[in-house]
Amino acid sequence: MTLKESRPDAAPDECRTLGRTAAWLAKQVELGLASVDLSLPQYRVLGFLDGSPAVSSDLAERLAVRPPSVTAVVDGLVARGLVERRDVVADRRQVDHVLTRTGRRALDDADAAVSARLRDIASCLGDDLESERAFGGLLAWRKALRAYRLAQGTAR
Amino acid sequence: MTLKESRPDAAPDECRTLGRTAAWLAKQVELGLASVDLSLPQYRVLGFLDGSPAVSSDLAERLAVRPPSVTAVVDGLVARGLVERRDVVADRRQVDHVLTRTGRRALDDADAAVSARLRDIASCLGDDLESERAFGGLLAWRKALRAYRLAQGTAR
DNA sequence: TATTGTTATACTCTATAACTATA
DNA sequence: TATAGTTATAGAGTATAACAATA
Repeated sequence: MTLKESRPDAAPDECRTLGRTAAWLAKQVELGLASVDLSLPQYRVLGFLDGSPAVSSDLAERLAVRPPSVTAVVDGLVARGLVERRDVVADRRQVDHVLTRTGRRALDDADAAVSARLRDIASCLGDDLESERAFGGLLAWRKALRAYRLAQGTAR
Repeated sequence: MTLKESRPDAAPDECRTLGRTAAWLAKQVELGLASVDLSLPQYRVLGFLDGSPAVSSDLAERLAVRPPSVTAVVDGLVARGLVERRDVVADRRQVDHVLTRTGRRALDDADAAVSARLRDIASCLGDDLESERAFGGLLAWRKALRAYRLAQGTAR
C-alpha cells in the first residue's frame, strides 16, 4: 500500500516510528475533546480527580508538570465550575482539589466524545478483529502505564 | 484474548474511559520528545515531511490546525535548521517545506527517544505477550488512522 | 529553614481577523 | 475576485525564578 509497507525488511522500521502513531492519536483525542470544549491537559486533570480529590503537588507529579502549570490549568477549570479548591486543615499550605457535579458531567461527556471518535477511527479498519486489536492494545497501555507509575513511585 | 473474557460486565466501563489512556500515553510521548528538545506538534510536522515535501495547506490539513499555526510551528523548525522553506515555481503563492539533513537526524533521534520510552513503559507489563498486545494495538491504530484519513479525503 | 503553592514573566501552540502577494 | 500564506493579536499551557504563607 505505502512505500514502507512494500519493503521486505520493514518490520524494524514499523516499530521505530510507532511513537508517531501515538502522536497522531493524541491529536485525534484533542479533536474529540474540542467538541466538549476541553483541552488535553484539562481532560487529564479531570480524569485524575475522578475517584478522589488531590492536592496540588499530587496533581503536578501525576500530570508530569511543574507546580505553576497546575495552578494555570486548574484556574480555568475552577472558573468554569468543574473543579473546586478546598483548604486542607491538617496542613494549611496545601490546597485540595475536588471534582464538582458539573465537573463529573463534563468528564463523562468528554469520555463519550473521545470514545466516539476512537470508535469512528477504528471502524475504518473494516475488520472487527483488527478493531478489537486496537482497543485491546489501548487496554494494555493503560495497564502498562499503571505499572510504570507504580515502578517509578517505588524507585523514587 | 478478547476484551470481554476477563470480566463479563467490565467492558463498557473499560471502553468508556479508554480516551484517558490515549491522553496519558500522549504525555509520555511528550516526555520522550523533551529529551530531544522537540514538541509534539514539531514531531508531527517532521514525521509528515518524512518521505516527501509538502506545501503549507497540506500541512495545515494533515496537522488539523489553521494556517497561522503552521507558520508558527515551522518558524521554530526553520530557525533550528530542521526544515527548509522553498518557493513553488508553478504557483508562487505557495510555499514548499522540505526536511533538511539535520531535520532527518532530529526525527530519527525523536523516533528513537519515544520508542525507548514506550518500550520502557511496556516492559512494566512483565508479560511479553501483553507487551506485544500493546505494540500490536498501536500498529492497528496506525492502520486505522490511515484508513480514516483516506475516508475523510474521499468524503470531502 | 524547608516546603507548598502562587505570582511574575516568557516562550510555544493555538485561534481569528486583517493583510500581502499571486492567480 | 479568489486563494495561499503571513502578520497582528489574544488566550491557554508550559517553564523558571522569585515570593508568601505555613510547617
